[in-house]
Amino acid sequence: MDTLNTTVIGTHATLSLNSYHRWNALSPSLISENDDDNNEMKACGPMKIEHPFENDDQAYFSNNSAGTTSAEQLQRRQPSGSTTVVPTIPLASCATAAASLSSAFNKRLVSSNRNVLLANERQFHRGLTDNSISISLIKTERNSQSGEDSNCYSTATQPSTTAPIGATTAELPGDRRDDEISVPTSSVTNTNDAAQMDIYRDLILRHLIQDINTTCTKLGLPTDPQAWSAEHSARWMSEMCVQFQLPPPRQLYMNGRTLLSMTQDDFMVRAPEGGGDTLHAQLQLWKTAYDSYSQQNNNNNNNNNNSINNNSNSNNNNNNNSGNNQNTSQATQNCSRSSQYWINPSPLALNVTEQGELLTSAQDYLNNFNPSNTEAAINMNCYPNNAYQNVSQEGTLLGNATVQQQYYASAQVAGIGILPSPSDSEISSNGSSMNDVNTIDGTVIDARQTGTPQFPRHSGTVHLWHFIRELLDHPKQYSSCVRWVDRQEGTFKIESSHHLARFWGQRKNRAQMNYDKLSRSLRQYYKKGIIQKPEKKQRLVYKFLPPYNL
DNA sequence: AAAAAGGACTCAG
DNA sequence: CTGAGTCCTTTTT
Repeated sequence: MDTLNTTVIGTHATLSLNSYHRWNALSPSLISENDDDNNEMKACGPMKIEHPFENDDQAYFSNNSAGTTSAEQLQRRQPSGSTTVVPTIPLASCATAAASLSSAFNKRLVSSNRNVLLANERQFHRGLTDNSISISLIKTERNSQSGEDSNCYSTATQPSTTAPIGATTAELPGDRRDDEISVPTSSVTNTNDAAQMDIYRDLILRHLIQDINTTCTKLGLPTDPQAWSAEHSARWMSEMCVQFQLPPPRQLYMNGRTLLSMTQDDFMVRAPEGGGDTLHAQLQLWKTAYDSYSQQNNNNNNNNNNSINNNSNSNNNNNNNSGNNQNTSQATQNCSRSSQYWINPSPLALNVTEQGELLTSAQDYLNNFNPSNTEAAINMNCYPNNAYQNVSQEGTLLGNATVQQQYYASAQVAGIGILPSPSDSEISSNGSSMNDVNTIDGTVIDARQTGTPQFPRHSGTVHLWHFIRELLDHPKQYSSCVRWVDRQEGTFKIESSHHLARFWGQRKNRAQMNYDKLSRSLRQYYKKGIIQKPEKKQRLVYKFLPPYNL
């Protein structure tokens, strides 16, 4: 229960998650089972816009027996002597350290919290960046003993060479669970190691944010700790104590504002039973999350018009958008921006927003975290204007065509459009250009008709596999182009090779792109272990290998 | 015919 | 150097 295990064993890295770990679980698109390759234009059913937290929370934290893995079980499954049993890590420290790690990378944490966060940063950062050691992160199990290793992050300083190559898979045939991710690393270079570390970091961060979001939703707390009443604080405190096996503090029954004004020492003094430091760190993390969110929200409000103006600068034919979509755009921006990051297995492949910012920090996760249900959304003042409700309604109440137009337009407004809009030169040189590109779901979305703003192309390096992942994770728009066959397995089918190639060509500004060339690039991924053909070879079906299928 | 596979080369970042 | 993009031939579906 509630374990997050990342164990690098020899040349295989195994990330064991306690339960169902579909971080960005998207409902399968309503698609035909028809394998006809010529069904390029078939319509897909109505899709619900999902956000990364939705559906995942319960699945992730449910007591799913099939997915529950205790440290003991994990140890049992591992070949003896192949790994070191590692101490457990309380989530409080995990969260803090992960946030700190991200801060170290991005320098984006507010300075007021650094003194709190840095306490564990060095250990964790060292663990993640030192390729010579194995990393084991185990979030404290609720029933495990607590205390001695409280509030510490630990890494198993076991040289990876002590484990026999391939030990895990060799000794555990058929025992690999769905929630394990084995990453063959025998051919991994240092560069790839770094990339994989980023992937693991992402996974950890996703887990952390999900946990915070779940707790917030469960307790019905305002996101702003400043707004907590004593009752709220007590509820939160109680939850933290349960979560981290802390003795309930008796002298901390006070409102959020007061709690926030207290130092770590104050906490420790008022919680002589122990755990004051953990509670303090958690509260600071909570506050940091809210502050960041508020700050971003303000920025969004301030920048919304600016971005529209900027967009119109890039293409003055399309500056008439957004009057009606502004609220929706903002809502979708929250959703989509979060989702945008969510689907990135590695920050290395992150898209660049129109501001050129990379969403790489815990702050960004937190900034974008969404309540997992509408009721919570109303409760949580992190969603002003009931933005989340708007998002929900888009997918469930509005007409499909409208939804798609709004979503497409708002995603573009948010600067996170998967596809770049055509440049003027392309429009002039290619009459059909984007006008029919956006018809794949049976809904014509003419940029000029809908006022979809034109955006500059993504400036960063875009990898094909990542691009495809983006399309896959936006089935609402692209399921007629490429769709998941088996989300868990990572298999996907290119429904329209022609359209996919065109999309890719647009993204890369390669007018001559075709499926032959695209598929050549896909095949290059075989030897890199990113994509392969599934065991049962089918035309136009490929498979993301772990962890790229996450 | 389209897709798949892969060699060889070029190119941009 | 890497990750495509391009062109090509051969094989498979």
